[in-house]
Amino acid sequence: MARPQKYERDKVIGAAQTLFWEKGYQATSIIDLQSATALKPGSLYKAFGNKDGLLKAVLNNYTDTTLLYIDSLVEEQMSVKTLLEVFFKRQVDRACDKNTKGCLLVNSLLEFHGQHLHLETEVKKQLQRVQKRFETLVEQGVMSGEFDKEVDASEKATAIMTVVWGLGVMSRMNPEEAHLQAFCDTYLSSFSQ
Amino acid sequence: MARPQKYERDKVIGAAQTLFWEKGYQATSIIDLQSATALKPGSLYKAFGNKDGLLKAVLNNYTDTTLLYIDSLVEEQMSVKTLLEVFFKRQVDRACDKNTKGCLLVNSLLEFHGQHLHLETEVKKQLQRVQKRFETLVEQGVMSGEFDKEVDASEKATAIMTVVWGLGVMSRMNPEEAHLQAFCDTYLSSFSQ
DNA sequence: AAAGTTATTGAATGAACACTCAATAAAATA
DNA sequence: TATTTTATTGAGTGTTCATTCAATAACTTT
Repeated sequence: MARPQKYERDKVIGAAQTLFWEKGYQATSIIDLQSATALKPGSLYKAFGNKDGLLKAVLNNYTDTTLLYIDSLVEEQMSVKTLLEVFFKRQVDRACDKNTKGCLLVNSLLEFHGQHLHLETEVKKQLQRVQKRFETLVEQGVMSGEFDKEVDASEKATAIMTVVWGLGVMSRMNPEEAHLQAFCDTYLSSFSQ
Repeated sequence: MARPQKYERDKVIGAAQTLFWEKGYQATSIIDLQSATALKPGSLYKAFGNKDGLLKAVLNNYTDTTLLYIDSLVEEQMSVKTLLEVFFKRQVDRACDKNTKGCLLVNSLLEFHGQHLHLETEVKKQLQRVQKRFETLVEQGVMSGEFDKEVDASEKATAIMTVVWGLGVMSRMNPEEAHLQAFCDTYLSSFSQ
């Protein structure tokens, strides 16, 4: 009954994610997005409302990807502690990759500190989704007997996120892989006390 | 022989620091700076060259303050481990302060990721100054016998910065003070192995 | 093929921005 | 007091930006 959409929404979000991740939100102009997505401003605004709306779609997609990765580890039936080792290992690898762009959520959180309150709230929401996922994992570890009953899942989830975000910032500093790995090992070695 | 300067450079830098810290670099306009410093654009540009130059002066001043704080702890003749406990405690307090602005260096590092290469380099330089200071402290701890001879000062300095930056990001998430403190305690409890 | 509906286009808009510079003011020196 | 030197002023410049919208295109249904 009408003219059909020519673009695929997921591809547009993917292209925008690459740009926001590489350059940051403020430094990415609509013209940049227009080139990367092959959509004229009018179509972009029809699809996402405005630049903020596009970022929100990107942030949601980014978090989904992270959670899906964690789900894929859970499906391999490893212990929670092993899962954390694997997850940290990946963060270390990423942090030491010469072309790393860090974590999009952490980058965004700090870019919007103070200003852009609406976007800051959105980023926090996505970060909480990840933190909650870890909290659930630790709870399951306690229930299964892998961890002591005294282990506070909320506390541990906060600690895990602090480590991950520390790695996320460190990724911008050309760190030595062995140093970061040693740090993660040290932290995990005293995890369940 | 000429008209004297009316403003004090340090006060201008201090006012600019407050703004950059609260709003970030890109979201702070010259007009904002004009209001905060009571200097017209012409004077600002004569004094600092451009907006970048002003930020560099601010970053340098900020790092100086941090290093002076560490020096003040050193002068109290405490052990290196106690010094780290005190330093981490302050970071935790700051991270949980409702009005926290995080760490200006971390905020800036992530704001300039990818873009603004010249400024990113400048921020890294300042962060390295802090990291080097911790490396020296750990070296002294090894030499004085406080830590094992096998302790790698560079590795430990990287780890310390990762913790501090993790706290810096966490500060934007309204974290529970007890959780962050527990995290620091856990990390420090296994510091010298 | 005509009518109806929605998608795409891209030039235009107005606001905000970093930065400049000619004019002016305030001091020191002679 | 006249001259010299440097600081301050703030309107002006050219650019870039997010966003809009009237015109047009593409498809379905009748």
